[in-house]
Amino acid sequence: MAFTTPVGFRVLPLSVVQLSLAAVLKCGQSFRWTSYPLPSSPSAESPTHEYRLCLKDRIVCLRQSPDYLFYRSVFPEEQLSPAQEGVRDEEMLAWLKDYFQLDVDLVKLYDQWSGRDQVFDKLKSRFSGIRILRQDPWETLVSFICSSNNNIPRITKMVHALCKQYSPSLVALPPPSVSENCSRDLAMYHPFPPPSVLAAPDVKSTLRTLGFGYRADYIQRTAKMLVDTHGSSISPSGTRESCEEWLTGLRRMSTEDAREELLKFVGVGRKVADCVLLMSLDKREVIPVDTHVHQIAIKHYGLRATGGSKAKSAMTPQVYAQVTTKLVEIWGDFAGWAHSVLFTADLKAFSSFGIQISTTATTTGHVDASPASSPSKRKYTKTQERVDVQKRKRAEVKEKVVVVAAATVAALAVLAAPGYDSSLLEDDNPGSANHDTSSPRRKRRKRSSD
DNA sequence: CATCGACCTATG
DNA sequence: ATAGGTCGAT
Repeated sequence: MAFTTPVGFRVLPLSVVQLSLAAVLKCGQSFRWTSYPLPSSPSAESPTHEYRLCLKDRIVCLRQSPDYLFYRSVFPEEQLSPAQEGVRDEEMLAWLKDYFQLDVDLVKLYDQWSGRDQVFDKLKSRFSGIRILRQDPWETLVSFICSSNNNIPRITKMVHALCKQYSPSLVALPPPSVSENCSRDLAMYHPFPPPSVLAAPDVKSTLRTLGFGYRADYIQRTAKMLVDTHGSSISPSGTRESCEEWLTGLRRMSTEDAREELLKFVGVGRKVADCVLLMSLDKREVIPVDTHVHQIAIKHYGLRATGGSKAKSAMTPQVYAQVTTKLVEIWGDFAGWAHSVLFTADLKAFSSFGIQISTTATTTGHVDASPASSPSKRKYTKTQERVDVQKRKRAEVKEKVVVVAAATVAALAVLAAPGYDSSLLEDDNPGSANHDTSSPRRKRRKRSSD
């Protein structure tokens, strides 16, 4: 059989090179998807995970195989006629097409970027299927206010805590692995709260309690500004507040005008504004420049490094402009999309992503995929593996690597193969590119008490 | 207008 | 010390 559709799911033909859920839903665009591992199947083609997202009125459930996307939606308790079910299926399909921007031919874009950029060309096979989501602007705005001086795991935790705190649970579902009847451990799903809810004065202190730090104030104040300026009434037809509609309306504005509006909010600087523009407001050429992207531009695209090479040079508006100008020049009008591929490739959590894993690990985790691997079957002993790991001297993701131990073995083989440019994914390697002899100039820090 | 320190918190 | 920064004061 070609494939099996999971019970209760609809199927959409879609290649994983057009969309990779495993990459896109975890690379720091959206922070609200939950993922569940599925029981391993005899077929290598079957989905390994289910992903779920809580919308305002339903839960979206997704699974993916190399050639198909499986989807279903779950609504709060209500029985529907088959006709209504059909309508909802159409709705769901429309939502998928919109959210994942499936009208955009990602393979064609990859080819274009490859032609213009050798660095990209080397990454494209490993990091395929990475595209920009078209997310809800309000949720995106709040999420990226949370992102300042922060990391993906913590941002994820914060956003989930916020939803749990300020939205009633829409529906409870059993995890996909257990049977539907077993109602022992149900997972609760909370929508993202509307602006009016987060505009309440006490939100400040509550979010601080939840570990938001100084971002708590930004969020409450931004919500209040939005509501005060553009209203919180619900239009008769929609389920969204008027200020949410206004925010979405920025899609029809020019990039510069929309950015100017976003920068009025507290906690929203250039970088956060650009994230919102790219990920929710259709501004595909926009590149959010953070310290990481800055480093990528210096290391791979010949941008002049200002200040010490290791010391994080200040992200001045000037530097920001240099980086975006350079990268847009290379990648063109979908530069923001290309940026997300490079950015994802540089994430430590993706250090073993896109490597062929030997699914038949029962015998001798032999590695097939690499044509460059030595003809004699090379075995990786524990010692050998440790040596290689030390050689790479790179921060490894702890849990992920354990889960895919077999993949790690394969990854090491690939890394050892000629033709793999290890510098592509290098982060700060003190020994490699940083022999800047200018004064290291340690900045004198005001020491806060302890 | 460019620069700089403070700001919450969790992890290497 | 840094993580996908921003704000307010020199």
